[in-house]
Amino acid sequence: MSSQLVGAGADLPDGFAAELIAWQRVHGRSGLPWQHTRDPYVVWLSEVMLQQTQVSTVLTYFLRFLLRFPDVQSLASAPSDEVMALWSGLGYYSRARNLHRCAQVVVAEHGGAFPRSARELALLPGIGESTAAAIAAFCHGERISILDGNVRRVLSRLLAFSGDMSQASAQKALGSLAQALVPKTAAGDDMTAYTQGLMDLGATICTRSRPLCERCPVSALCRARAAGTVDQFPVKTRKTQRRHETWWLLLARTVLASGQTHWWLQRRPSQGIWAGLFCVPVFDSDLSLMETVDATQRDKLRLLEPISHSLTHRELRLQPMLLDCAEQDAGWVSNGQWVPEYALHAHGMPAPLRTLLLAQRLGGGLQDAEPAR
DNA sequence: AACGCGTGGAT
DNA sequence: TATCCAAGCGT
Repeated sequence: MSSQLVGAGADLPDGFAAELIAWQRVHGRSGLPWQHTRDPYVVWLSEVMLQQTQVSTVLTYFLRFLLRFPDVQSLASAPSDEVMALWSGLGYYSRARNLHRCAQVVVAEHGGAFPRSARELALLPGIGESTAAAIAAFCHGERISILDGNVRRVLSRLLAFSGDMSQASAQKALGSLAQALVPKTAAGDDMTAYTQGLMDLGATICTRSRPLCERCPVSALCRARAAGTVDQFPVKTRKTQRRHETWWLLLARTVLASGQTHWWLQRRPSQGIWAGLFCVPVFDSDLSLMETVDATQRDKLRLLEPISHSLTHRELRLQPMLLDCAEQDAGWVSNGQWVPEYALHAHGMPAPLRTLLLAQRLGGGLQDAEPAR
C-alpha cells in the first residue's frame, strides 16, 4: 500500500500546501466562533453541526447549544429530549442522538477527555473519518487530511481527478491523494491553516459554479484550469431520485381550563424520517385520517393550505387538517399527549411542523383553504 | 456499497 | 420550478 501512496505522491504538484497555508492566513475565514480554540469539545460540536450544513445555518444553533451545554459533562448528563429540542430545525437528527451518546462515552470511558488521534476519534458515535481528521488537525496539529465536499471539489479540479464521486472506490482514491498532499513538516498551527484553507478555498474561491480562478492561490498548479475543464469536476454520475408523497397531518387543538391552547403530539417512530421527534399524527390518506377521528367530530375538520417540504430523497406535500376539540374528545388517538403552546420550544420537532403550528397561533384563519364567508 | 437521513441557500 | 448540494455518517 505504501508503494501506491508513494507512486501517487510523485504525480502531485509541488508547493500546493505552502501556497494554500499562506493564502489562508491572509484571505481565509477567521471570524467564525469555533475558530481560535483548540478545545476538542467546541471543535467537535461545530464539526458535527457543520456536517452537510452551511455555516450560516449553524451559527445560531452553535452559540445557543454552547451556552446551554458549555462542556462535555453538561451535555452527557442532559436529558435526551432537551438535546433534541436544541437541535430542532437543524436536520439530520441522528447527529444529535450520536452527539449525545458520544458525550456520554467520552465521560464514561475517557474520563471526560476526547481521544487525541483521528484513528481513535473515528471510533466514537457520529464521528467519521473526515470529522475525526478535522478535530485532530485543528486541536492537535495531526498531519491528516479531511475529505469533505470542499476537498473533493478543490482536489478533483487541482488534479483533474476523473474518478466518479458516486463510487466509494473513487472517494477512497481521492482520499489517498488528499493525504499525500498534506504538508510533510507542519510546524506550529500549520495544520490548522492548511485544513481551514482547504475548506475556505472550496467555500469562497473554488465554488461549484463560476469559480473565481483569477483569485485562486493555486491556479498555476491546477490541471483542470490548464485544460479549461474546471466545470467538469468533480465527476458525479449518480442522481438522487426524489419521490413525491402526500402526508395528511391532524392538527388537533384544545383549550384547557388554564386558557392555554394545547396541541396533540405523538413521538415519531425511532426509525425513518424525523425519528424520535415530536409530531402531530400523520396519515397517508385523508380517508385514514377521517377514520381515526370520532364520527361526531368529523364535520369540525378544516382543511388548511398544504405545505411542500423537500428532503434529500423525498418531496413531501404536507396537508394539514385542523380540529378544535374538547379535551375529553381526544379518545381517538393513543400514545400522544397534549402539549401547551408555551412548551413547544422545549420539544424537538420537524421544522415545517413548528412553522405550521406557529402560523395557527399568529392568525391561522389566513391560512384556511376554505373560502372566506 | 448503495441508500436513508433535514433543511435552507444558490443557481 | 427543479436541481444541486453544504465542514458526512451509519447501516
